[in-house]
Amino acid sequence: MQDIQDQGSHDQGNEQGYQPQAVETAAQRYWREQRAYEVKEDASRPKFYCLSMLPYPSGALHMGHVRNYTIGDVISRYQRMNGKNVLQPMGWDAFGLPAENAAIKNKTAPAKWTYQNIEHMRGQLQRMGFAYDWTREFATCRPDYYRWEQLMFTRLMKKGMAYRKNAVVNWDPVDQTVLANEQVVDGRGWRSGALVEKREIPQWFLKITDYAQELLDGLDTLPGWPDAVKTMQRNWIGRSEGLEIHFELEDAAEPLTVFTTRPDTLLGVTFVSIAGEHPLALKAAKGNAKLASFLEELKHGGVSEAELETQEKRGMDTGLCAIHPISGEKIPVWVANFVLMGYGTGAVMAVPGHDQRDWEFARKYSLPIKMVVVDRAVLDAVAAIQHDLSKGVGADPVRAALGGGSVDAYETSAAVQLIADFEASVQQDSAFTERGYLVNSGEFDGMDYAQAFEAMAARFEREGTGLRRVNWRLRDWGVSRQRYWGCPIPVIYCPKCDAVPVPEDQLPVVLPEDVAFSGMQSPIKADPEWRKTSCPQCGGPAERETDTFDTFMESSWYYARYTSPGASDQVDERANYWLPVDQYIGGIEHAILHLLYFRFYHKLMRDAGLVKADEPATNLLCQGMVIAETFYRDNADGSKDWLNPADVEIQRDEKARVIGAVLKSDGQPVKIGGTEKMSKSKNNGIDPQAMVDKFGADTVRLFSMFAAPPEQSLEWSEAGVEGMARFLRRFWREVTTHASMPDHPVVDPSQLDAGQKTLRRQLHETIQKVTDDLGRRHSFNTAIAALMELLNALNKFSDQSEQGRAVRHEALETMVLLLNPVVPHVSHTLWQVLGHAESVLEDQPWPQADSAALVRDSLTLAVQVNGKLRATIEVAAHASKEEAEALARAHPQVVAFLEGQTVRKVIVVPGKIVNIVAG
RNA sequence: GCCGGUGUGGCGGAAUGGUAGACGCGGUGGACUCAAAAUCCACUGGCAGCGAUGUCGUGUAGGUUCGAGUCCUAUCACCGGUACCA
Repeated sequence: MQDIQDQGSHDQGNEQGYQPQAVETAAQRYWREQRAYEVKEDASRPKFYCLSMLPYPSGALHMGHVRNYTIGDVISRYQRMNGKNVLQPMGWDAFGLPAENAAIKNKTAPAKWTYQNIEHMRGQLQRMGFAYDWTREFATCRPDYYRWEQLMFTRLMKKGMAYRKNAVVNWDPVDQTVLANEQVVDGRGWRSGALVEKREIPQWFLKITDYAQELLDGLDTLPGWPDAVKTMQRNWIGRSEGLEIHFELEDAAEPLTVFTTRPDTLLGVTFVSIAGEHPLALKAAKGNAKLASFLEELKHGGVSEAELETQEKRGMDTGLCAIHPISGEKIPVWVANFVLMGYGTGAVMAVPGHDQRDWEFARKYSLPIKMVVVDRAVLDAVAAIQHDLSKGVGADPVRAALGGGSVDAYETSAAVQLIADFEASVQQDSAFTERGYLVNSGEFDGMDYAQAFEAMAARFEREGTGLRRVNWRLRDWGVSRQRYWGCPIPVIYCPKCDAVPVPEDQLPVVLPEDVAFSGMQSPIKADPEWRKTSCPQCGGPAERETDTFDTFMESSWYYARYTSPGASDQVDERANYWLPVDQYIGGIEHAILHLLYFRFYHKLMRDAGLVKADEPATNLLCQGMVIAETFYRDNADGSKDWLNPADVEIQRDEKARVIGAVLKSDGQPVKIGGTEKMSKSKNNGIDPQAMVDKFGADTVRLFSMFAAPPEQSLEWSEAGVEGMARFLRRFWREVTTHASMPDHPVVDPSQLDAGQKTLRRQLHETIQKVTDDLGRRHSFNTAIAALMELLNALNKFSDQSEQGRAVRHEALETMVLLLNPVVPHVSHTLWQVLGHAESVLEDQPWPQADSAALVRDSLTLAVQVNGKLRATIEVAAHASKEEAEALARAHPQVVAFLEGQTVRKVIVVPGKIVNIVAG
């Protein structure tokens, strides 16, 4: 207590408190002058490429960026302190829809708006103190970036990997424009309010399906990727093995082809469903006004899968008849709104007995439901009946059994009931969708799934009416967008030569940036002159493609360009030094699309001979969202007025429970709307800039890393941020106070007393934990908690003897290094306070735990009786199981609980627990 | 709809099958101060009890295990993705 007061008065006398702004400005200036984070290839050191997903320059940094980039920076600085040659770059994903929206709103050109945002956000990133090599920065909207993407596309065209076909888009009939799925709200255009229609237009595709198998198999080579991401990608790629089966049509030469993964249910087919855009549907509609108007209705609404899959299932009979390939029965062909032309063949065989969606459709339209698959118990019942029946019984064993006079009544009544119940369930309750055993299927009766699959496949292949096929859920990547603010697709259309890639010496095809943009139509589409050109092949008059690339194109290869600034191809040999990325960090929302295109594009570059690795990134960390409380007041018209959390004060009852909130400015109550993702619409965004101005970058970084594990959502709390500021001030005071004490000798482990030994053990345990948490587990929050515990221990450690000061010095110096990845500005400054010359701290080696300091004399064991904790005992560190058990059974608390009971078993887990099972 | 994830005190979270609630926030009481801020000290899951302690407790319902927040089955709620938001 005395010491603490002494320290307090000492601190006041010195008045050298923690001043974040000054500390951060000075450290950042030093790093800039030293060019501390600029890197070169160096074959003598292990490399570490740490990459955070590049930001879209939306205007200002948001908390999601701060979190993402702090994680990357912590890992980068940690790896460099562990001797790696670390590359950490940053750039701008600068093409995209928001620039067009902002252009309409603010009447500025998308380019100008984008460049202004980049300027502003670069300053904000620099203010956070991230250790980026800024010499490698680029914006993807610059021709010197996208020309390489155009070059790759022309290479892919020549290889046949890029091709053109019709594809469906959302069409706004009022604005006469294509809408993104995001711009379709409840089936209507977000600006016009018009009912959206589906429309087919020609578009460019990349054959990602050619790589489906490799993209699937590659997942098994990525132990450093989260299982959730790999599972989602696996399901997205969706490999399925099945049969393609031809159904002859009554009035057509060409058969109708369907794909099924359940050929075992084939005899249960009672109709065939086709998509509204299927050629057969269109043909049938010609003489059928009712069907034609139904097909017209199906065109309403958007094209997103979520919308299509949740809409009411509807259909109509086309009047066409298909012939069942085995039974020869006539079955109707229906148009159904849940069958999509883009998947498989645009036609599916319907098995209402064994597919729930078909079942619901059949019930709705009174189509027959057949049971052809049953579980084991039912199969056995069927077999028993068949065994009991005399020869000559009809094909339907159930009906035969019910009518069969020669059946043993006792033996079969239960079996008959079982079969009847099962059939009734399939008819009345729901489809039986599990794999089982075939019945009512003639020659296939009694087979299981695998046997039936094989038998069917063999039969169709023999007859030439079907074949085994692997089908993929994955579809080719449509890269065309009918928008202005994107990379022009480098294609020229010639009336004679068709689509011709722009020759390499004519690249880049530059997007004009100084344009008037109204929002309705792309300026390069509106301009009749821009597209005019000549054919590279025949020299005749020709026109340029006016569509631009999907912005996922830019973000699919940027990581490679960082390795090769100024290269005279897409990348050069430097890429093979740095790639693959050792740690990739970004939001979980990118688990499928971006991360799949990223892997795909890498393989395209590999196959073009540009890079050697098979996968672009070996480790992936997906961070959660940043969320915050929302507050609002109801307006008279029923709408809500959203209030920013920074302007609101929380009210609590005497038990600290939240009971309400008031607006700071008027003291009047506001409503609490729940915790949600920070967004403009809910006005619950916390401006990182304001936080940095108020608390400093280190405090903001510390809070982002401490408040939640990186994969989970992080709730912003200003009180929590204040807690982090408090920790840094306490640490600062601990270090400056110690530094003002007299000199001390080095630690002599043989001279330490019990208290000094304990503190030193805590220090080395902390080194172990922080190293494991940062390096292996990426559990930043617990690493910081461990350092807080160490500071609490140091705070209580009032020993001012020579060895006491020596141990404290070791602890503080180590803490400065352990904290450096998270709060590099504070560490930079305190390192000097502890007597070192100013330096780049990442060049200091990472602290190593001293195993001798970790040795304990005794341990605390938990003692349970029947699995419930009843006592704790102190045992020698190397006590045997018997000694631990004896000690546990002697404990008075345990004796009391065991009274009158027999001990049946004792489980001793050394160092952990003794569990006495009694009864 | 489908795929993936999450659910623990008043709040954020910890617990890598072995003492549930580390660490931080908030709260209560106290010290310092003319006062406030800052700082420091003590306590802080619910219930019962002066206390020792007991008892309940990790979304819900079951199960596996000597032992389950953790593994399994079912179920509910919320979040992310769903191919043109990035």
